[in-house]
Amino acid sequence: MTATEDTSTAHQKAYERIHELILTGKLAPGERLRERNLGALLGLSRTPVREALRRLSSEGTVRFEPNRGVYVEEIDRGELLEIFDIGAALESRCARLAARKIGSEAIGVLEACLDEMTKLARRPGGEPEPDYVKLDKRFHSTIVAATGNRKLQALVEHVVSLPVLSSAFRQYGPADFRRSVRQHGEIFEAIRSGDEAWAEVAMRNHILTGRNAVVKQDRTAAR
Amino acid sequence: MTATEDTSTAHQKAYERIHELILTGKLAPGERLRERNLGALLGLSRTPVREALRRLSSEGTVRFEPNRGVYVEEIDRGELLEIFDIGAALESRCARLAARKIGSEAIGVLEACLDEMTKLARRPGGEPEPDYVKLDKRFHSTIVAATGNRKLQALVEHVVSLPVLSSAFRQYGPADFRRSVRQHGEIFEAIRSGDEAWAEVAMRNHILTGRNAVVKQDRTAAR
DNA sequence: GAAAGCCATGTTGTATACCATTTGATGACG
DNA sequence: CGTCATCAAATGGTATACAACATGGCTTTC
Repeated sequence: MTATEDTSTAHQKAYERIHELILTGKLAPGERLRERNLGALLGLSRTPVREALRRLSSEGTVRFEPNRGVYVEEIDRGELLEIFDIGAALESRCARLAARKIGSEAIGVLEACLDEMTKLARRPGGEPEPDYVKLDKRFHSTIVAATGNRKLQALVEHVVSLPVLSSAFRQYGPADFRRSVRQHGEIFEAIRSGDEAWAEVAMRNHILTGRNAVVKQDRTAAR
Repeated sequence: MTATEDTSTAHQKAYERIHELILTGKLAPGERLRERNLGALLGLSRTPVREALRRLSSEGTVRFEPNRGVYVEEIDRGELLEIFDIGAALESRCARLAARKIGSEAIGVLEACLDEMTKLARRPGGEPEPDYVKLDKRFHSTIVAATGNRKLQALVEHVVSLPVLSSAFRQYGPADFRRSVRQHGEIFEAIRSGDEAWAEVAMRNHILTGRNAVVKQDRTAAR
């Protein structure tokens, strides 16, 4: 994950928890976040909570209204699709660079992710979603980190961050998860074999598949 | 600029000042930033300083080492060029969207920027750099804001942020500034006339010109 | 009875105080 | 003479305290 990621500090914990609450929809778009409440909820003071909120704000997940509180940003469909396009552009670029520069340790991590994903997708019981989101994030983060470009890394973390992922995954069925695993496998193969062009298009293909899930969801909702 | 931008608050002031100190090289890459020092320097307490640093950290300008302080991120040449490529991808996309969606107020702002830039570039005395950086930033921010996509906006602010710009501008000569102004003029025309394709390539052209300045700088330094 | 102003309450913004960790210096011991 | 342990000073991390601002309800006045 990111270099700034260390679970030992309070603001880090705050960041992760709040992020997760927003991601899972427990904190709904538009909802006001009270610093004291969050602090009490997490067993922390306002200070680390505020720092976490500032970071989330900088990532566009949350919005500070001066003297009037912090609100969860609401994302409209158009923006969401736009974000997927940007993500496709950035991550495919990352995949290309990763194919060139990745080291053996990172390859190991990717392989481990793949294994777990495969197990999850094979498991008959319905909803692997929460765990799958985590694995997916680790897989992609590893690739991005392998580029060795901190700025690029920071960027992708920001795009991919929030409800974006869950929006896509939310109505994945078992078949969709299996397809997702297969695509991750392709990306892995491409990167491991150092085939830059393949890695790039495999990643783009993967992300635009996710985008399509959102589009379909849109149509379904419109009925 | 961003919606979070209001000069009245302390952390905002801290953010702008520190950002500027880094941009102008008064705080050098790799240098350690002591929160108490900065607070004293700006006449503020550590709290808003820390919030500003968190934001800068999230933007990749600065790096928190747990319990060991905050350091100005150093950027190597390769990363810098990579950043320009990303910037070209994102901003050209912005320009395309802006050509589709921009309103008359934003057009007015762009026009005003252009006027001032023209004046600056025409002025005989050598170094318009600091002012030009500000105008440049306003011009680009306005375009990005015109897309109406907050996430995209947050992203671009992050890429373009700091030394990136000044690295390019630092050794601009008068002719380079005039060319830059002309390119801004082209972008403006393209957006105002709603020509999406033109806006996109005009922007890409503009940014890759900046990238080239860095490349040349690199060669010069290598001699 | 309605509108406008004022006060009580809660919440954000900032400052300060306290605790934990790092770090460099000093000195004891091998 | 060098190395390691210990301790003190400095600094980051967190909690708390205080000030500024916003908001909703109540009273007062027309």
